[in-house]
Amino acid sequence: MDSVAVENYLKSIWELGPDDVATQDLAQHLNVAPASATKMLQRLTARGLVSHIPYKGASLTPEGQLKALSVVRRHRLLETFLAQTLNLGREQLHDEAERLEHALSADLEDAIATYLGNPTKDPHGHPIPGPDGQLPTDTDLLLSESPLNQRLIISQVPDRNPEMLAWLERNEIFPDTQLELISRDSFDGGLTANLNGKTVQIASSVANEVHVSLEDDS
Amino acid sequence: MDSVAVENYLKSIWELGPDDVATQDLAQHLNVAPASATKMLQRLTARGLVSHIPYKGASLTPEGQLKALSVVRRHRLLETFLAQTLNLGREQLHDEAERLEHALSADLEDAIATYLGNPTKDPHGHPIPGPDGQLPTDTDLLLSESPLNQRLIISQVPDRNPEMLAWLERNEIFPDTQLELISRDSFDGGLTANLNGKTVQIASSVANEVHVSLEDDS
DNA sequence: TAAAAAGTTTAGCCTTGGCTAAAATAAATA
DNA sequence: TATTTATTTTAGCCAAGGCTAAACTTTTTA
Repeated sequence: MDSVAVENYLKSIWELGPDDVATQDLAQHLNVAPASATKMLQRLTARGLVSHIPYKGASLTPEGQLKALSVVRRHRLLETFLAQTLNLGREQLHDEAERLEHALSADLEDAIATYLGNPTKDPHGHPIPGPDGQLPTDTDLLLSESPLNQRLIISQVPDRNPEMLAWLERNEIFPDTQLELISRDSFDGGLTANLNGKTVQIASSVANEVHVSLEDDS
Repeated sequence: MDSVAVENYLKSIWELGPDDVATQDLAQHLNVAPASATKMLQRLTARGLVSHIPYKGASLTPEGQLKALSVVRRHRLLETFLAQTLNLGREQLHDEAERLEHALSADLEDAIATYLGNPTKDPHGHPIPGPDGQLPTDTDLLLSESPLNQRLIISQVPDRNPEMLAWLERNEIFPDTQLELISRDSFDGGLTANLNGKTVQIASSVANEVHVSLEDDS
């Protein structure tokens, strides 16, 4: 069994990927000193989960990726399960899943997946990897790259950044919400959108983390 | 925050108590070498959670007891929650809760307790300590010490021993099951009982872990 | 009650996963 | 291109929790 620390490193590398991840970025993401990250990258490389080229960066091996996806699967199943049974705020949901994901056995993972009807998306719209790491192919595009004057449907919102989450909540932006882009600021990429009749300004940092689809897939 | 190991030591001392716990018993219960247990007992004593008298035994301080009961509360709430939502076997229930109990935040603990309506018993009939460690007083007695020829109601069954669990399951002995003792073997304490019309032999080891009540409290 | 057995603790070692400070390398700038 | 700056790694330290082997108590038994 992998330790909590190992699982967290693998997940972080996956989240920061798919390109090579810089030691500093990884360290920051995990809230540890860069030297600690280096040491762990070496250990993970020795175990065949990561390939780390000194001074260059690190990425997951196929085996490491599988393990990372397993953590992501557990996380997203837990978020979905907790959202469906208890009703917690979106931010709390994420934090709880973050803790519990490491303590979920394969059996319980199965039981939860079955209970939920083997969902392929979590409440934020993020795809849930299958038991063998399959990621449902998604045809989404980023809001920041979407065309103007066309009906868009939110398919995915970020779940990690508390301020962003609060902002989304305040503006009632969830998966399945409809919107239409009115204009794009050519300088910084900020957007103006029409959302349920209201006009909203969307910062480019947010637009880069929101996915939308053009066709109406529920 | 206490580590998983610390929480497990405290819980084990509580489970083996309330008398002084021997180093060996504790080590065996936790599946570690006796020397490891000694070392941890010293650390816990230094932290004021345990009082350990060398060569004599160890017990929880009030503070240690509070923490132990907090773990027990989380465990039993989780068992109840999982039993109610997913439906898992009784043994699996216990194992999963054993893992998850250490990753449950105070907030999620509250949310689950509220969702369940602040239960005072888990599915095995074990009392669930309150948020401040209050244990509901129970008026049960052990099946092994119960009178013959009287209507008894099972109030609590063990949850730890897999063989015992399987035996109980096979004989359909759950909390709230009714039974009546017919005879007691004066030599080894084995019992003969009437259970839903069927006559069952109950080993004394089992009878020592099953609680019953005389009056009909639901 | 003395010797043997059982139980407990100490001593010393190991791995994991952190840290800081210093050295090495890569990137940016003058 | 030479030098400053930023990033990364190495070296050496620490605490937690394990382990085994040896020493020390306590209990049992002859």
